Amino acid sequence: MEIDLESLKKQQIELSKKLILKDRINIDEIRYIAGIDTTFLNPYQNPTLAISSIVVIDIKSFEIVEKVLAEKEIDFPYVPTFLAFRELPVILEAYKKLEIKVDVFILDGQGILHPRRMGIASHFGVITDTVSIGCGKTPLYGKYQDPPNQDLAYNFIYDPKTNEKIGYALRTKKNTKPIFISPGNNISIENSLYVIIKSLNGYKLPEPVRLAHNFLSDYRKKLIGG
DNA sequence: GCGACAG
DNA sequence: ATCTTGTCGC
Repeated sequence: MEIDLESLKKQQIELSKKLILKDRINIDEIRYIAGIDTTFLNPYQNPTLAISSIVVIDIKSFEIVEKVLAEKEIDFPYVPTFLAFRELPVILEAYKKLEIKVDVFILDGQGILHPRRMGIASHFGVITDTVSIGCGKTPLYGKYQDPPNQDLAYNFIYDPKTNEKIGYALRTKKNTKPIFISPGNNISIENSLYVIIKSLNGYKLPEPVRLAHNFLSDYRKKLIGG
């Protein structure tokens, strides 16, 4: 499939004008937090089957309150800074199936830590008009220094063009690599970090994202087996 | 021009 | 992103 990247860039720039980096909800009223993850049957092949899961937990107990899954044939390759155009179609299918009212969505990927402020978490948050946060496992954009090797150490990440603060490198556990946190939409930079820290449950990744990933792994095995 | 580049 | 065993270190 051929792609007009310049046209997609313009779309991202237009969407970025709708970004809101202020808190839509009171941080203490957050109860249901969702993790979103996507897998591909054959990531090296286009088109291929994509599967997305959303797992919602009650932050007071870390218990699962809802989990949904969706499948969709995807014909868009992985291109850095254009991830949303590959994964969002399946994610939105899963999103439609949700019945519970989610307070915050955490996406596996960046929010505004992106050259046009439109990582997949921001793209999702603008399209659905929800509160969203980006949580990447490796960096994509921005300048930062590695946080010290201790639990919950973090440093700001800066936009190299403007020197604005646009996110955090957060070491969630000692002796693990940092993760990369930024607002998706409708939340401030500071509270993005706060929510992620509140979502940790002893593992490197926030619990909703970790559960969404595990859910996909289990489903994938069943799919292959029979 | 070169390197870097979420999943 | 997927697949997989072993190995090292807190």
